[in-house]
Amino acid sequence: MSRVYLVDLGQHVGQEVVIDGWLANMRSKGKLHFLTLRDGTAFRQAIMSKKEVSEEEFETCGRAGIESAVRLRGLVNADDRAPGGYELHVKGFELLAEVHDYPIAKQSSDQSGPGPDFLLDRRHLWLRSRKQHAIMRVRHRIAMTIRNFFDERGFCNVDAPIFTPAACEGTTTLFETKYFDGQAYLTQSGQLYMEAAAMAQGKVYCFGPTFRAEKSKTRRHLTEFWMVEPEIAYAGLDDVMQLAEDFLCRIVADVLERCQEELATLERDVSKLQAITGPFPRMSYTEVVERLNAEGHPFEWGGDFGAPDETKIGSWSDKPMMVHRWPKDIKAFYMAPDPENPKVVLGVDVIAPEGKGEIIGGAQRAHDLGYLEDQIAAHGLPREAFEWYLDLRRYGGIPTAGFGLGLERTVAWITGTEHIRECIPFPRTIYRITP
RNA sequence: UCCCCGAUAGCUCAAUGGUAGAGUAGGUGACUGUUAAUCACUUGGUUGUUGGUUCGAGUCCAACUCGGGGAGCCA
Repeated sequence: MSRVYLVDLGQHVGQEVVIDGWLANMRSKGKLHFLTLRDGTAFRQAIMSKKEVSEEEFETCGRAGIESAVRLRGLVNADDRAPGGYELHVKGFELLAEVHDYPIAKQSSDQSGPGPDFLLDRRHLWLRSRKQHAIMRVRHRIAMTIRNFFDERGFCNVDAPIFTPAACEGTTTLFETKYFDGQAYLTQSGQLYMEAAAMAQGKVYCFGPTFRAEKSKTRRHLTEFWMVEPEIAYAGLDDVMQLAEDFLCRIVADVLERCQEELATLERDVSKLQAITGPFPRMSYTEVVERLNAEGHPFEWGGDFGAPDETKIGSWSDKPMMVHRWPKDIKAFYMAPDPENPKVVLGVDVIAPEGKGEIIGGAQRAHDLGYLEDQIAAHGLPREAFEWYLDLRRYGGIPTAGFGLGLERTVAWITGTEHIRECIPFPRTIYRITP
C-alpha cells in the first residue's frame, strides 16, 4: 500500500492507498461523512461510512474542523457522483493536526464572500483555496511556457540586475535604496541590459521581478511584478510584433491544453481563449485615433490612451490588438524613429481582450548614436549613467528590437481574474507589504 | 497628487433620527450519496476614532484613521 497524490487517484481504482492532505470541507449525513480533501495536487472527495471505520475514527473525523491535516487509508472507487469522477472509501483515519478555528470560512452560494482586505491579510492561508490554487497553477504554466517558448526558438536566458544606478526610462518613479555609501534603485525594466546581451548572444530574454514606485491604486497595478523581456539583434518592429503574436498564441494554447481543470474551477469561458489565434489585428496609432473619432469617441492625436479608450479599442476585436507607431513625445527615449515619419517611433503596445488593458509594450530601438545622445538630453536623463548604453552604439551598433510582457496582467487575462493582486502569490501594492 | 465611495456580530450586509437585525461561520442535535448538503435549536455587538447638533445619533455635521474603486503613470 503506497501513498498517492489526489491528482493520480484515477490510476489506482480498486487499490487500497494512503492520502496525506487537508480537510477542505466536510458534509455529514447521519452515518456518512463526505470529506473534500486537498493535497496540493487536486481537490477530491472521500467518503467515510460509520460501519467501515472504528467508532473513535468516525467521531474524531466528525469533530475535525476545516483545514485539519489528515492521513487517510482507503479503497479508490470510480463513481460519477463524486466530483472528479473518483473517490476514496475510507478504511482508516488519522488526525495529524486538528484545527477548529480556521479564519477563512467557506462561502455560501447566495452571499458574497469576505472582502479583499480580510483575505489579503490572510494571503498565506487564502492561497489554499480552490480558486487561488487554480490561479497559481495557471501562473506556473505560463511561466513554464515562457521559458520553453524562448528556449525552443534559440533564445538565451540572460538575467538583468535588480539593483540599477539610474532609471531605464526616466519618467516613472523608482524605489530608492541605500547601496553602501551611495544610492541605488530597484529595476523597472531589464531592457537596456537585454540590448547589451542581444549583441553578445543574438537572441536573449530575461524573466524576473520588476519594481515601480507609482502610487497606482487600480486593479491593474502592483509595485512589484514579474516581466519577461526578449530582445533580438538585427530585428525590427515587424519582427517583434510577429514574435509577440506567436508568443501569446502559444501561452493561450498551452494553458488550454494543460490547465483544463483549473479553467473549469475558475469558470473561465474557454471559447474566449480558443479565439486567440493569429493573425492579430495591427493598427497604427494614427489609424486608431482616426477610428476613435469616426466612431464618436473624441480623441486628440498626440495623447496616450486612457482606460476608457483602451476598452473601446479592445472592443474592435476578440483578439489582442496591436497598436504601433506611436507619437515620439509620449514614448521612451530609446525607441527608434520611423524613417517615414519623424513624429512617430517604432513602438508597439498589445492590448489584451476583455478589457484587461496593456499586457505588452515593445519597440525597435534607436541605434544611431547622435539621435540617442539628443534623446537622453531631451528627456533630462543623467548622461553618465547611460555611457555604457551608448557604447552599444559606438561598437557595432545595429537595430535590436524586443518587448516586455507583464506576467500578472497576462495571468489576469487568461484566468479571467478581476484583480491583478490575485495573480501573484504575495502581492505588493501601495498600501500592502504583508504578509 | 487628485476625484468618488465605504467602515455595524468572526465574515458578508440590513436597519424613516425612536428597543441592534438577517444570512453565513462557530456550538448542540437529526439524517447512509452529499456536491458551497439540508433541517431544528443556539452562542455571538464599546456600530472605525474623536468631537458636535438633538429630548434621543448606527443614522445628521466636522475632523481624523484605515481601506476600496478610478485618474495620472505604466506591464
